[in-house]
Amino acid sequence: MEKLVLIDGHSILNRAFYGVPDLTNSAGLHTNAVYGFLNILFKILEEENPDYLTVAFDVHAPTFRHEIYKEYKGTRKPMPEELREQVPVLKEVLGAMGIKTMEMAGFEADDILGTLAKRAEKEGKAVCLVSGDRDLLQIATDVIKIRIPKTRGGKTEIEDYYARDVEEKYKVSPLQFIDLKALMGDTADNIPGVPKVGEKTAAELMMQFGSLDNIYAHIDEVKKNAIRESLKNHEELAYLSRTLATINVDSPLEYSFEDAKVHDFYTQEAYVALKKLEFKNLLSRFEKGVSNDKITGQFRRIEELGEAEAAFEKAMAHPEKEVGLAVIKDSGREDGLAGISLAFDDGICVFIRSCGLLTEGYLKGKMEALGAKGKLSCGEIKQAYDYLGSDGTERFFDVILAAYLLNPLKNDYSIADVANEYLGLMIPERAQRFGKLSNGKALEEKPEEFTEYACFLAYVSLMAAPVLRQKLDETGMAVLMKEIEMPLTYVLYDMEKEGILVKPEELKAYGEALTGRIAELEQKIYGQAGVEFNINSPKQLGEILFERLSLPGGKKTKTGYSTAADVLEKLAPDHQIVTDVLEYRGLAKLKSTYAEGLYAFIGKDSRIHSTFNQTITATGRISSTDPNLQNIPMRMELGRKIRKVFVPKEGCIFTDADYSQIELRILAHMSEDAQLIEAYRMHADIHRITASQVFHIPFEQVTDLQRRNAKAVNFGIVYGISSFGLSQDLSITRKEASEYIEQYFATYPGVKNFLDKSVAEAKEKGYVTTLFGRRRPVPELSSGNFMQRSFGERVAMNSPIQGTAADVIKIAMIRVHKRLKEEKLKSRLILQVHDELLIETVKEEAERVKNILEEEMSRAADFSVQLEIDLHEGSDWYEAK
DNA sequence: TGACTCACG
DNA sequence: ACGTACGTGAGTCAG
Repeated sequence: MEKLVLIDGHSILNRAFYGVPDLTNSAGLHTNAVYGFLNILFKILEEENPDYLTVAFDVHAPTFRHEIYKEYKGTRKPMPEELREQVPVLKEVLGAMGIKTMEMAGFEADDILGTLAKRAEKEGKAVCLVSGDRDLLQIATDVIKIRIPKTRGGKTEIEDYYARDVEEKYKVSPLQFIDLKALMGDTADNIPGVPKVGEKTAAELMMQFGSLDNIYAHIDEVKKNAIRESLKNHEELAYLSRTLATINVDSPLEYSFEDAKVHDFYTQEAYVALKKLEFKNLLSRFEKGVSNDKITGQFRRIEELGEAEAAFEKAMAHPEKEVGLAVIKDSGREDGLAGISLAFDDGICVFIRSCGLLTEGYLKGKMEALGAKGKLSCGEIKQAYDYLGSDGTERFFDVILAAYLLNPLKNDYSIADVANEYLGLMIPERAQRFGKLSNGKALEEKPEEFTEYACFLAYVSLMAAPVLRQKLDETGMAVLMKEIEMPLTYVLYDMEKEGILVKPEELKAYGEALTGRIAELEQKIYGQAGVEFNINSPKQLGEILFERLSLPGGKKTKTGYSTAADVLEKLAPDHQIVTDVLEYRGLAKLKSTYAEGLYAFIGKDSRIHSTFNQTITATGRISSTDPNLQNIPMRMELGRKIRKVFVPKEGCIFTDADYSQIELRILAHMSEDAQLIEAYRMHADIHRITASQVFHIPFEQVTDLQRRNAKAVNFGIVYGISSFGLSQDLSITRKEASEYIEQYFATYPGVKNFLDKSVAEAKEKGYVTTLFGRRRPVPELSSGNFMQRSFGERVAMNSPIQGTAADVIKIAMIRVHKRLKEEKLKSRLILQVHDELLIETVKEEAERVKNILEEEMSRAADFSVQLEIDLHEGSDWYEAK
């Protein structure tokens, strides 16, 4: 028997929307409902294996049944914006999968579904109808099965109803189900029903009378007075409800089962659509259907000297022609290199394997020659500099970096993504092909496939470069790319290679010094709690504090009690155990994250080589990982002491330079606020000046409290001020915070104007920009959700400032790096901490280094206020800061 | 793997 | 009425 699967589009989408937690892709599009829908769809397809498939939608234009209802009581609740925007997305995906969809003006999805189900039944087909609405139960028969998915605790369970199941559960036949609904109503489906008649009464009435008509034919036999009167008074409403509840199974639809025939859904188009939505785990279903029709290249593996020579010669023959490059590393090998891929503009791509005569040394030599004069395009080019030798960034292009600039909100960037987004090519992700295999193992086990993969990397790097350049041009980021981001790749590479020297023994001793006190506190806490427990577990700690010891403070998080520092600090004065927990926490953090954590990263050269990431942050800052050297303790004295183990090498000192309030100065420049600019021209304590101007008191009479408040307001402004945030920070009421903000804006009207303009611009264009053209999309601003929208507003206020500061220090880094090199100094830039640069300075070069830092940092940008630098020297990082 | 906490600018 | 400050990364717990 052939089988038709029918799906109630809106109702399943709706279920999915409320059942799946909020999801958005990196472009800010909400995707949770589409995701949930597809999961249900795939589950159904697997279980049913249908011959025909159709998804029905309501048309947005009012339908017949809506019209009737409107007369009764207003219109339906509008769909939330986050759901509405997903409807066309779903239709697009279904279209891409070649799935038949139907919608007809004047008919609800129910009517389409009912009609098609009955037609199929007549033709001798089995029907499976999927809906979130119990409404559809009325058309269940022996061959029409209604399936109702329910999401319980993340799992999707499906209830199945043939006619007999409806009878069993509701004690009425499917047709009687209509009358049942007419009596009891259905708020979800906007069926009013008869007042006072609920589920129970309706069922009793149907048991006794069998139909609505029969109830009214024998109305006096209804026993309960109240119910009888209500039925009498609302006869019209009862029949209206029946009309509303009745599904039209004989709609004049043009429909041919042939169009709905099931074929292969796993099309290239669908793959691209799902990729765009970033449904990574759904994509695996499509991988086997991957085809690379559009790829025009020829991919080959080279393992012989002669061929390799020819390939490199070809690359060098016309240095002005761009070459795609991929360096394939292999940590499993002693030389660390699996091979190198090159892609040429004639479409020929080669993977030159590191083997035999083609040693790592040989390849490196060839690559250095290529790097010295070739025009290269590559993904994550920083990782290739070990092989390219000198700094050729003015000739190089990094496609991953370009993709980041074009959309800095993504969590990760891959060549496969670039191929998809900018070339329309489908390339399986590396993990899809080789799982967790190392490059070396993958090459051994699947040489052909690995060759193809390796060539792809170079091929895509080459082909995508012009497309990305064009996009950068269009978005005004070409200069940013060329003048800042590309040159920075080499600066960061050098910084990573240099690393920073630490004293392993002292770091170890630091950690050990903490151990005693930690154990002491541990015992003390157990003693006060009266029981041993894991203090590191917020769950256990919360239960001990708020239940066992019944401290005030109650619930906060979704998993239990909040034990965050700001909560505990309020309790600390009255409860010794809380004080001890806070101290314990602080010490435990220092020991595990810093003492032990950093120790594990010390290399054979006694130096720590962190990685500086250039494609992580939404604002343009760089980030540091493995380990993170941008969050070494500073604010608390005990933690700050860790900085003593970071030292310059023999014959060197540290020179540390940081921008003084760079973000506030950028705010002054960007807002052109005369008063704020004037404040900076006074070269005095800016927070004190702010306090004096905002609170209208002479500079000398500003109290410490007033200064502290002004400082908090200054921070708040940069973060995208909100009265709530400020009140939290200062432990004052929202009202007081609002007053501060109001006074601030009255003092600096230009700032207010600037922030408003930023938000307005973001709303209009969908993104904000820095002074150097860097963009940050702000998709949250179009959200219907108040919280999200407010967040978008703060982002729109903060990003131009934070992003411009990031641009400025990047420029400074490039220039400092360049001067050290040009002036043949041996001192090296080794760290950047957002507004701070650290240089390992050869003692004899100390004065020159100070000058270079001072000059290049303060001249990195020409603003209407001075960029001031604080300079320090020292024999360790603690001293130099 | 996600939630929580906490270190930095 | 909604429930937050902006931007990161790492360690730990618990499911």
